[in-house]
Parts: sequence; C-alpha cells; structure tokens
Amino acid sequence: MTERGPYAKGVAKREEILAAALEHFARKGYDRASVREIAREAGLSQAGLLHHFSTKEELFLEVLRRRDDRDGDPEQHRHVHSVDHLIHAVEHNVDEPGLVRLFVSMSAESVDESSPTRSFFESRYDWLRGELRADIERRQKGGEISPDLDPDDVASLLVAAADGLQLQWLLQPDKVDMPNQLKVLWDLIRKNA
Amino acid sequence: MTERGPYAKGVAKREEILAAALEHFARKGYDRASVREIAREAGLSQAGLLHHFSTKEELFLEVLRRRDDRDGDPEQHRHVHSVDHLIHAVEHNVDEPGLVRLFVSMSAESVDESSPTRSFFESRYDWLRGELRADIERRQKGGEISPDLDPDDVASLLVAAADGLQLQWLLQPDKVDMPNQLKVLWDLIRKNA
DNA sequence: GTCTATATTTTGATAGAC
DNA sequence: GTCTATCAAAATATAGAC
Repeated sequence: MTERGPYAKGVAKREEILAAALEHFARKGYDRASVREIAREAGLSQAGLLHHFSTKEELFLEVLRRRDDRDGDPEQHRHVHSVDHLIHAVEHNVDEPGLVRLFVSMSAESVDESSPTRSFFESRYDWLRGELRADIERRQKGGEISPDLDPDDVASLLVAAADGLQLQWLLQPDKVDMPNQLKVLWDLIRKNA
Repeated sequence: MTERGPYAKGVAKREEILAAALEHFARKGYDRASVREIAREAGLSQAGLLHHFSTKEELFLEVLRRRDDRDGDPEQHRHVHSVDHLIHAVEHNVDEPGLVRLFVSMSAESVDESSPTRSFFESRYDWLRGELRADIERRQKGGEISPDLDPDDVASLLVAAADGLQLQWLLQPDKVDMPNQLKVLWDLIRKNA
C-alpha cells in the first residue's frame, strides 16, 4: 500500500516535476519550454531534474502519457470510448485550457516526421477513431443513426471537429462554445435520414 | 511591366528566400526553423538573408501572408468566401502538404499569447467564420438549409472540421480523405430538416 | 538525489569590408 | 547586396563533489 521508504521522496519529486512540466509544455510548446525553467518551478536544479528524467524528450513523453490518462484508465488507456465519452471529455476540457493547449501544440508538432511524438499521436488517433467507429456501428444497428453513413467518415469528422473547435476556442474563448457546437454536429449525424 | 533594372535581382532573391522559408517553417515550425538553414538553402549567408528581411519574425510573417494569398486575392485577401470555396481550398490542399503543414504548425503555435502570429490567426478566423456565416444565411433564405440551424455554429463547425481533418491527414494520409469527409459534413448540414 | 560548474552547440542579430 | 567574423544569449547535457 505505502511505497517503500527509500523511494517515497523520489516518487513525490517526480510528480512535482511532471506537474511543472505539464504547465510549461502547455504554455510554451515543446521547443520554447526549457528544462531549466521547469526545474526551477519544481524547486530543484536542472541537473537535479535530469536525474529523474535523463532527457527533455523523456520528460515530455511522460507528460503526454499522463495527459491521456486523465480521460480514462491510467494503466492501458484502452478503456472503451464512445461519442458520449468524447462529448464529456470536451465539456471537461473547458475547465482545463492548459491541457487543451498542450494537446493542440503537441499534436501539431507531431506532424514532423522526426518528431518524438509522431507515433504517439498516430496510434492515439487510430485508437480514437476505432473506438468511435465501433460506437457508430452499434448505434446504426440500433437504428439511432442512418446506415447510409460511413462509420469511418463519421468517426473522423467527430474527432476533427473536436480538434478544430479546440483551436478556435483557445484563440477566442468567447466566440466558440466547444461542447455545444460538438453536440450540434452530433445531432446532425443522428437526425440524418 | 518589367521591374526596374537595379531591383530585379533583389526581387528574385527575395522570392527564393521566401520559397525556402516556406518549406522550412512548414517542416519544422517557427522555433525549430533556423534563419541560417533557410539562408543556406536559398544560396546565401545568414547575414545576406537578413539584408532582405531584417528579423526572423518579419520573414515569417511575410511567408504566412503569402500562404493566405494562395487561396484568393493577393491584394486584400478579402475576396468573398463561401462553403464552395472552402471545399475547393481543401481539395487543393491535398496537393500542397507543405502549405497544410505550415498552417497547422503555425495556427497551433499562435495560441501562445506572446506569439507573433496570434493576431494574424484571430483575425483570419474572424474573417473566415464571418464569410461562411453569411453564406449559410444566404442558403437558409433560399431554402437549401434548415432555418433551425445557427449559422454561427455551422460556420465554426465547418472551419473546425477542415482544420481537424488537416491534422489527421498529415499524420496518416492514407486513412483520411479530407475533401470527401468535409463533403459528408456539408451533406449533413444541407439535408437536415 | 541534488548540487555547482562546465562543455558543447546553436541561435538571432550586428559590424564592417568589399 | 552579399560576405566574413563575431557577439551575446540561450539551450541540452555531462562530470564530479557532497
């Protein structure tokens, strides 16, 4: 139940570092964020931080994994997803602009082929689209959604809308209502003959 | 008709620099792209480049303006836009992954409040949503689209979908058909009772 | 585990010759 | 208009003491 004595301190510090890193990466993006600054905010030196995470990239990837875990199972991040979960996540995101910024910045940077996060996002989108497609197919069998719609198209569209709304919302929070507009899309999908 | 003699060379070099800069900013993002590299690819020294564009930011903003001009009027970029234009632009983007990457990277970086491009993208989204909303309203009066839909919501959704699809397409070109999926959304909007 | 000190690299920008 | 040379300021990462 309790962590073994000698490691308790190290684990706590790790968490402190990750919290500071999340905030910094979210606010500045990967490049502009500096390990020094993160260390300072976590209350230790740069070298001290690099004892826990030996490179900036390693730290960054750990932060990314944590962000993902927020929405679900911390173990495998393979919990069942659905449109309801997506909408719920977007509603939750309104209260976490830092996380949204992290996600938007990092997904954009991942399009570079040499990006350390490219494969992370590729598999994330595979997983997300797959889960949504399964949910759509389920609802098509139940008669909630027209069988004329391609489940893959719908899944991509839902993910795209969520992503795109995040971007507009970050730039102009007053002009975009993310959850509401995603629901408008969802209504269009369900009401379609 | 022809440029004045003494300036012809300078203008040509400027274009060469801008072309190299576009590619670099698109591939690496603003931070990772270095003026040195861009200069080298344009066939001159860093100092030589900075004679034409005295700061990195100035160079960058000029590249951004050019990208925008591709889709329309090079003068004011205030040509009338519409859903048809949006779909057409997306179809065109399939052949220009470099431009798409530039746009995705830069719009994401612009969410940082200190970003030199923040205001650029804010006004760009204002303009784009405004044009689309006007188009939607026009079509609602013509009976093509249900009057029950909020034109602002629809405009935001269309822009969001286009942006989000770009991201997925850059990561996995084989798994996403941008123009087709945008048309699916457009059909949903029009067919909705 | 954490520190100080430092090596190394890279960056944006400037000065001044040609 | 373009160059070489250089500055000053970051950054990541490492070495070694404690």
